[in-house]
This record gives sequence, structure tokens and C-alpha cells, in this order.
Amino acid sequence: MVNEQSEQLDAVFHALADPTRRAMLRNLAREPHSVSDLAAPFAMSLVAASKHIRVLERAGLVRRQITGRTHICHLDARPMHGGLEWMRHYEQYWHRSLDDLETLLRAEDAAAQKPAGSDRK
Amino acid sequence: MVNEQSEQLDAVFHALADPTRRAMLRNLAREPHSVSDLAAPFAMSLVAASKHIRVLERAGLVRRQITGRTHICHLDARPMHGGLEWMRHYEQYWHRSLDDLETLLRAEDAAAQKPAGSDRK
DNA sequence: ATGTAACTTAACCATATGGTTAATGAACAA
DNA sequence: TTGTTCATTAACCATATGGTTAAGTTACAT
Repeated sequence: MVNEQSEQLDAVFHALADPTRRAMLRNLAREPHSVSDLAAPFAMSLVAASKHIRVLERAGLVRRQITGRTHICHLDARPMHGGLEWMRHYEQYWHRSLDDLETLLRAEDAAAQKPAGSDRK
Repeated sequence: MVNEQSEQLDAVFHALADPTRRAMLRNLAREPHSVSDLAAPFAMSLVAASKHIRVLERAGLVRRQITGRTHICHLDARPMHGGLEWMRHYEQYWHRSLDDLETLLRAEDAAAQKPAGSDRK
């Protein structure tokens, strides 16, 4: 029972950390797709694509509606909300980061001027 | 080279898909920390924490300033921008997801009522 | 000069991830 | 019935991940 919220974030961010899965979500944003249709654009076996879909499902980003032998996958974007909010919190630090980085680079510059122990192995 | 942008997203989302690393970023948002300071709150070895920091660095979310034997880590939130924009694109689908889900659940309801699946439009 | 503190690298381990092929099952078509 | 299609499970493989301890490197303190 570590943290329900945190595990949700783990699952969502992990699901998004793969180009195949992001592309699948892009396709699902247009309209629902069967597993085969979802898999078709990718140079991998149906089994591999199916595993990706399961990862998306585990993150709650995809819902599956079974009709006969075909599984129709629907996008459920709601779990992204938490991730989006998490990241949005850091928007304020982008500019601060720029300032920090400037300071940092100036410091490195200064260090580079010094002849002392700035040598690399 | 697959796609520069895509690999950046891979790295950022992967870096964020771990509670330890997210906590580290939270701490770095307050102020820069040395590696030891960053590692201190966690029940793991310094080596393990150091690996997490390297993942954050690989994603560009942390910059390191070496001063003597201590490494000061700075937050650089900028790489989050791409991820945030990616997710923001799906905000519009949250409500659509709700509608779809309703339809989906109603369909499942209907299917549950029917004795043998034979209803296609 | 010696010791200690801050980190990294190296080696190792268990489990997870991303892929494969082969076999299976269930639904549809003939 | 027979065959084909949609998708899964099973078994396997290579590599990545997240952790460990031990050993090394470099800077600082005494």
C-alpha cells in the first residue's frame, strides 16, 4: 500500500515512455481500433503489439470492448490528468532553470579559466 | 536516428515513471542538492541513488556542477515541456473519454442482457 | 603523510521489458 | 464440417532496470 496515486503515476508515465505506445494512443485518439488495426502500422508481431496494449490498459489509458472475436480498444485519457498536473507543477521552474543554468555555465566558464585541477582523466 | 524528439520523450517519461526520481525532482525544485543530500531521504545505497540521478541526467532533467569532490545537482525542468505539451494534447479527450466510456458500459450492459451475442449494427 | 569523505566504477543478482515463434481457443464463413 | 481470422497464452531469449557489496579515485582535513 505504498501510494495509490503514486503507482498510478508510475503506470501512466511508464506507458507513455515508449514511441509505439504513444503512436497507438495517437491512433486511438482518432477513433477506436481493434487490436489488429492497432498493431498494423508497426513492424512487430501481433503478440508484441498486444503486450503494448496491455501496458496501456494497465495504466488505465485503454479500455477494451470484446465483441465476438475482435477486441475494440477505446482511449481513456483520464489517467493522464494526474501526470499532466504533476508536470504542470514544474512549469514555473522552466524559467528559473534557465537562470540557474546561466549561473551554472558561468561558473563552469570561470572554472575553465583556472589552470588548476580542471583537467579530465 | 529514429527521432530526436521522440527519444527525448522516451527519456523524460521514463525518468518520471519512478517514485524515487519524482521525489528527487521535488527536492531539487526547492534548491540544488549534492548527490549525498539527494540520496539521504531514501532507504537505498548511495550507489543506487546515484544511478537514479544518472537517469534524470540522461533525460536532461538534472544538471551537475562538480565542485571539488561534491557534485551539486540542479533541476532543469525544460525537458518536461515536450512531455507536458504531449499530454496537454489529450486534455480534450478526457470528456470524450467519459462519453465513450458511457457508451461502452451501456453496450456491455446490453450484451449482458442478451443470452447469446448476435447483435451487430 | 595519513585518514576520511564524496562519488564513481565494477561486478553481480533478480526481476522486468520488449521482442520472437509455436500452440491454443473461440468466432465467423464456406 | 472444414478452414480461416482475431487474439490470447506459453515458452523462450536478449537486454534493461533497480538494487546490492566491494574496490577505486579524488579532494579535503589533520
